[in-house]
Amino acid sequence: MIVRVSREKMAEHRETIISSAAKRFRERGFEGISVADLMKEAELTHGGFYGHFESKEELIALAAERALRDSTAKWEKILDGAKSDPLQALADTYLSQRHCDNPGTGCIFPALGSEISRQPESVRNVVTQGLQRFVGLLGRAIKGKSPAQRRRKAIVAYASMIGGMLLARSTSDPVLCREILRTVSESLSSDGVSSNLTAK
Amino acid sequence: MIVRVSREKMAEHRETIISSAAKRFRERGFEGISVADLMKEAELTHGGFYGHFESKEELIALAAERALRDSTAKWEKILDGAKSDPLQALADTYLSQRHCDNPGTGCIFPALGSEISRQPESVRNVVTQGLQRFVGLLGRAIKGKSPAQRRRKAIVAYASMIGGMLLARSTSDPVLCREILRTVSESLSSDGVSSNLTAK
DNA sequence: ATTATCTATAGATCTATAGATAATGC
DNA sequence: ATTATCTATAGATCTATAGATAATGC
Repeated sequence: MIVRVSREKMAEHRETIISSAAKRFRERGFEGISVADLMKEAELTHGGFYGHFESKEELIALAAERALRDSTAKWEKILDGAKSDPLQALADTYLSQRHCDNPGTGCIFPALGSEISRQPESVRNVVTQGLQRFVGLLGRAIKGKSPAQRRRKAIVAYASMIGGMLLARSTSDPVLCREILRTVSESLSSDGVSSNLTAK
Repeated sequence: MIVRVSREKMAEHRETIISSAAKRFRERGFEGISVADLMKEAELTHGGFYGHFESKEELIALAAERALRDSTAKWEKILDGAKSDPLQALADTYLSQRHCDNPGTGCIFPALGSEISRQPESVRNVVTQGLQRFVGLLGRAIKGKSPAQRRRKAIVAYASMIGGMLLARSTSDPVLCREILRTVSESLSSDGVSSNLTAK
């Protein structure tokens, strides 16, 4: 049965497709879920996809943007809600077992970074903007003499969190996985790396 | 024309296929090159593949192992050949524009990490072993009070290098790309983060 | 009348296998 | 006789499009 819906409902469908893609892509990779299966999740049929988007590539860019915006919102809440050490609060969440086990709702870089580097510029432009927002946010929450130094600290902290999560998810050894998450998290404590690490 | 070759030659073919896969997978992803195209590169035909390997998955594990072993050899040379600061010597090479532009011969984690986390355990076991070797190597080359602390420093340093390369390759902005590579590299200087960063 | 969705399919691509062929290695 | 490689193809899957349908919105 063919059912044409209102414009409002169509806009909802579009949002559903993008949200679903943002989650599934992070879980399975850009090539890990087909247009047909994404449409099935939205309870629509395959062919209808091309009324919403020009191509799968366009959806990839939109889904990446969605994932980045959702993460930005989460970060803002965490950084603003932190009592003493916003970076440590973020690191605790970012490097949690929960985040490790749930790539579909997590940071795009450990989930899709390797594939993003091979995407066309349309996708990498969106990602670049999101990355700049993250660095800006984090830089404002970090201690440091100058804005330039806070920015440098933010870049290094973010890189270590992403690399830590990537390694934790790559290993098949749960002990090593936990060791990596904990070690990187503790290295970001404002007490300084050595004091915090030697304390444990 | 069908040409059966000697056992020695067959072993060479096998090596060629694995080496080619180790490079192409890092360049294009595990799904970015087909069995047929890999065999074409080795100047063999598609069907012959299954005389060498049971499946593409088996080749993925072997190619990952190859990539990890090649990187281990490179790291050993760099760490052993360094005059004063082995970690900085490694970071200079790892976070170079050259490495950024050539994923096919570089570290497997920024090139394939997101996909590795979705691979079956056969692949992730191989990767885990390679990762443990890297951490061991790096820990021996790093300054620190105890072996445990050297290991922690090694994990954090490696995570930041991987995350830095992943971000550098994800951005479409060459200025941001260079900023990330330089900033993470300088953070690994043994002078300490702040002194080195404020000096520039 | 317009258009959001559906049905059906074209065309490309991919992994894996079956059976044939011809050179190796006993 | 054994076997490394080749030819040919089965079977699955994927993106994208063409044309039909029926509800919206003027």
